[in-house]
Amino acid sequence: MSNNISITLPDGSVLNFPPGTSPAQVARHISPRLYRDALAARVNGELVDLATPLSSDAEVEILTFASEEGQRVYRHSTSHILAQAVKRLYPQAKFAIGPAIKNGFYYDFDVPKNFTPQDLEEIEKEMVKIIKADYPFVREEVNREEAREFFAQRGEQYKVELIEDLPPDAAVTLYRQGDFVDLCAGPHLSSTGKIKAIKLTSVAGAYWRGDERREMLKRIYGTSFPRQKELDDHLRMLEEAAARDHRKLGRELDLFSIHDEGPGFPFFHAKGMILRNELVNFWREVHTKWGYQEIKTPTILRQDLWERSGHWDHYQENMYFTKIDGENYAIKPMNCPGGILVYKNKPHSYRELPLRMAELGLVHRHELSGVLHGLMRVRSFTQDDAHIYMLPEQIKDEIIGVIELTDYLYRIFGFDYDIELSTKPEKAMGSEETWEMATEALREALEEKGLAYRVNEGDGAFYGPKIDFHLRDCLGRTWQCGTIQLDFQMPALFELEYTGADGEKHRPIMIHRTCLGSLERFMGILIEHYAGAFPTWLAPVQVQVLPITDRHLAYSRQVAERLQAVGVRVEVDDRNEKVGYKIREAQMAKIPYMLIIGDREMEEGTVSVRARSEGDMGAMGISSFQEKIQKEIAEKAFN
RNA sequence: GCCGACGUAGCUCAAUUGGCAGAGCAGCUGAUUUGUAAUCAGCAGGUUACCGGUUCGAGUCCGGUCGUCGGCUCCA
Repeated sequence: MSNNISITLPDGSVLNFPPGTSPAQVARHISPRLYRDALAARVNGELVDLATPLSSDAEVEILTFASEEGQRVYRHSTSHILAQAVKRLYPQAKFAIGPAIKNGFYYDFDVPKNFTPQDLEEIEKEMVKIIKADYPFVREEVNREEAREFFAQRGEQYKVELIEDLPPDAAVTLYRQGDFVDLCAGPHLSSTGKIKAIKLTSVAGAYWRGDERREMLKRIYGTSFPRQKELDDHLRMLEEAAARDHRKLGRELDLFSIHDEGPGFPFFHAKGMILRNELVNFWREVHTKWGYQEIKTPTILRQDLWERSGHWDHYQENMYFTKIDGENYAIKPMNCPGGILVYKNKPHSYRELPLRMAELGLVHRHELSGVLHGLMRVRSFTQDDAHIYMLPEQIKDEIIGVIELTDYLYRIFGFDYDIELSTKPEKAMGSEETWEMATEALREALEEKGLAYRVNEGDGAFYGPKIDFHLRDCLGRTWQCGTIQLDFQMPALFELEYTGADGEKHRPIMIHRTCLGSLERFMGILIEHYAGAFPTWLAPVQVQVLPITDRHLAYSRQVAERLQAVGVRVEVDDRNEKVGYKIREAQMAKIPYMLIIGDREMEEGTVSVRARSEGDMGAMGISSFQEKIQKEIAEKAFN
């Protein structure tokens, strides 16, 4: 059959169909199950509706909810259903945009009222009606002017603006479901009935096009899944995340607090400081091993330093200023200018390079009041900063060193991570060749380590390209922590030099890097990652000794002293309470080990061990327990 | 900063149309001497975030300030 078209599937197999066949029919041919699960298709790399007729040979991939694109189409169609429901209930509403986002979708409306949770329930009910009605999504390609006219007549000024901003050659398409029409590039599901489980999750204000000078719109967030169970699992995951909220756990576990007297300036309590100090000790140990020196630079420095570094021009609105003896000073928002003064304090030889100077630097940044969030977004925090001064030929090896160090640090906490490489932005300083060289060095380092990475074109800093580490916690959420930035700007601005083998002065290249990012934020991430149940090496209290009656108190104290003598953080619960009560409290404080001491233990010189995670482990000799816990701490074991 | 919701004891939350500010947990005191997730009883705990207004009367209604929470392009 010579007039048939060849359809190449992702596995490389080729099927022949008559022209005009749709991806839906292809799916039906492959399997009834795929046909049922199919949401949209990718034809020659482009996402299309399942009903799109195929006129010539093509590579076709059927998309289901298993793929990210499939999920996006599914959620995007759900957002149209949301819009239709809102249109029915609030006919005066004007429509902005309604995209799919990670884990869901939103739609922005211009309505005079505020949506309440009750309104969301009503809207959800209306959405269910629309789903039950199973309206087909109908695609319609229209003339640009017609489309403009169509939306202008209905007073949909946002849609008109969107059409006007479309590139001149772009096709304008409408999607219709029942009596509802929306401007949309698609693709969409075949009909509203494909949506099975929906939930509107929240409502918030959002500016039209994210521009605070434009109209404030009402945004409704929601999500949808092909099965009720998947929706339930997702909602359960959100609940789990809420239960792990570091702000809640920080209060319950007495780790830190934030007061009205200092919004964005966290207070660390005794237990929080233990966690923090353990982190710092570990960090120091690792950095010493990796050949870093540690320095400390002042918090307040003269304003002219910041004028020279470019912060005055580029970062002023985020900085705090003060006056000393009539002179202008600034509170540091970054550590680099101070660190550079240390480098400049004496001449350097090429033999000293690479010079790795680390600093746990306390920086202050004026963040907008509305973005403050527990320890995650604060106004003062400690960066685990380092600046590496080096020769051009050392770039790659130094980058590899930082990558290895960061990997080592993250693995200890059980974090997996993704890497992004950001390249030259539009507004950048420095020559094309330097950028080329620097970006290549970063790329080569990643390739040599065999690491997968995503490229973010044009997302680098204005002074150099960078590698970012996004770590992934146990709930699958990602956090940008580590970053490696190549900087040619500061060495030039501050006229940094070293003497080369040729006896001439040369300019070093600088790396600016952090691994944990901010100690405060990293602690917040750890609290949520472990749900407050820290591995023993980090736990503020590692062992709680629980005497059953006060006749066991003396022996309990002996046990505690013995453990304390070898550096174990131990407390004795000497309160006059039943052992069940003491266990409950220790368990809720998420203490890794409880040692229960009664007559039997006293007689036999043992302790009864109850582990936070495993429960009753029976009696063991004091020495065996001591060995066990010391080993666990030394190995920084998970438990 | 902007939009919205919220702010009652250390914590979690009550308090009818505006009508005497309450409970549980935590705390303190006493009794109880307890074996693997809460022993009993008593006591104390408040300028209802702050400032102003309306009212015979304000936790509640109005205005302002401060703070908290959610959100503020992941672009039809």
